[in-house]
Amino acid sequence: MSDVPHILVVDDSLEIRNAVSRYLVKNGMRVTKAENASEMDAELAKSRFDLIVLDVMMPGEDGLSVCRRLSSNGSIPILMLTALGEEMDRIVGLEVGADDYLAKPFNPRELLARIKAIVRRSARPEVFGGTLTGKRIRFGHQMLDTDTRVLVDDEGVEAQLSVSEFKLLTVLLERPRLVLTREQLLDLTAGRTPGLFDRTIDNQISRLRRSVEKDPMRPKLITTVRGEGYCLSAEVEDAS
Amino acid sequence: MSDVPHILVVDDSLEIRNAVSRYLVKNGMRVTKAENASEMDAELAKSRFDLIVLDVMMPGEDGLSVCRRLSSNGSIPILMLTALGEEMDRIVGLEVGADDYLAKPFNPRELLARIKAIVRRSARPEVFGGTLTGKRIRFGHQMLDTDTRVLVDDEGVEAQLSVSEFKLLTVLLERPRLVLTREQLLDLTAGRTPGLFDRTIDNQISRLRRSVEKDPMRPKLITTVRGEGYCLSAEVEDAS
DNA sequence: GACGCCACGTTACAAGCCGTTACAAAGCCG
DNA sequence: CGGCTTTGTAACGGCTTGTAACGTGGCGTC
Repeated sequence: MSDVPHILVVDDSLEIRNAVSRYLVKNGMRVTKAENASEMDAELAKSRFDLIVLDVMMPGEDGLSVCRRLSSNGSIPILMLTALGEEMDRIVGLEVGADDYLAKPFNPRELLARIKAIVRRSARPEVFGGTLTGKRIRFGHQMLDTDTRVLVDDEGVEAQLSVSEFKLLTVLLERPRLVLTREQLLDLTAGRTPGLFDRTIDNQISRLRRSVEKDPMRPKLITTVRGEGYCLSAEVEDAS
Repeated sequence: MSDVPHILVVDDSLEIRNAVSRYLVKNGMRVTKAENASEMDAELAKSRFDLIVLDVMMPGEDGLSVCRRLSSNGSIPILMLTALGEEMDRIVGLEVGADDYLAKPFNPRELLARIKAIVRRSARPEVFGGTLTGKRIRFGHQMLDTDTRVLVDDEGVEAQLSVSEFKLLTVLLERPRLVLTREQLLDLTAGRTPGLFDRTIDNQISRLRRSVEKDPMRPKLITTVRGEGYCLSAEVEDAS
């Protein structure tokens, strides 16, 4: 997620696509347009979006179906748009996984306000847009070069991180002060779900601490939250 | 956030409070009611909520003001409720920091759907240390570093707190001079409700006092209020 | 003032969580 | 194919934490 929200507008009506797009762009957002569900899928594959404005009535796969499909796996917020102002439609829309629902005709300012409310809410407290690639990151008393995977502390001592140590560290750096469960960490670092007695993350944390912590016996940066997970407790800043 | 969402309903009309409350409870949520802004504040101090349903028109501090106040610092989602269905009111509500807006009279099912949508969306990993994250807090004759969970007294003696000691202490530090029952403390620290003869909190207080009190036999900071609960009696200030 | 009840403090203990070490499998590079 | 590093799994031991049990002191009653 970058600094300006990136919105994907999906509607079969050219007129509405353009009107919505123009208004959002004018108010400082980045907008991409799609005419139907398959175009939308193509766009989703190409870039990252902060929110989808989705028309319910469309030729081909309709909005409800799209919504069900996306909200089941993904986590992209959806604002549904429709000509039908009926209460039942609104409710079904929300129950199907949309984050908000607006009936046409709508006031563009209300659309903007609702988009902002959702984006504000789902804005992750990440410092960086999910990618630290090519940056140099300061945290605690050291700096990480994300290109070379080299860690340099304030005294100039360097340490080379292994691939998995580096991956784990970046995942933590992207979410400072957030408690992450082992399951989340394993998912984020390796894309897999833990077995029943999986101690993989414990071990990786232990290895990472050897490189990152001044005193690995008394970890200050990567703290354990018993019964929940681990947490990077330090300021993180871009020092590129 | 525990397994069932905890909703705070703020409305000056008894009728609406009860109706909303009944419907939400029936649908598997936990509900607490407040009649006005100050009652709301009292409830907010006492337990943890996943969402606030907030009436705009209230005697005393009105909904918009409350909303501005809460959304500036906190991160509790707010759903605004109002008799005025005017577009401008909706927009102002959203722009003031509400997450959603619903006009009375409303369909309870839609209210539920919107609440679920917001709660679903804002379910995110826990920020460690609550509102005290990353700060250093002075109280009594000592200072707590919320990053490292280390307690330093005026003579420079350090003590490492365990996770549960730390959580209990931060909960108390966020509410100085307020008497909290064991039930509230257990809810705030562990997100669970006490069993019939649950002495967990007594024990944790006892352990915490060993680290915090100069003379653990005669506690001055964490005082016992017989028959009610515990209370942190000291000035608390941010010393970051 | 003595007694008993009850709330609370403390200790003891057991279960479970977590850190670490050791080892084996898998990858990497020549 | 062989040595090296990296990474997952297993095992041991220490520490944290909830539960139970016992002791103690306050408060009301007589």
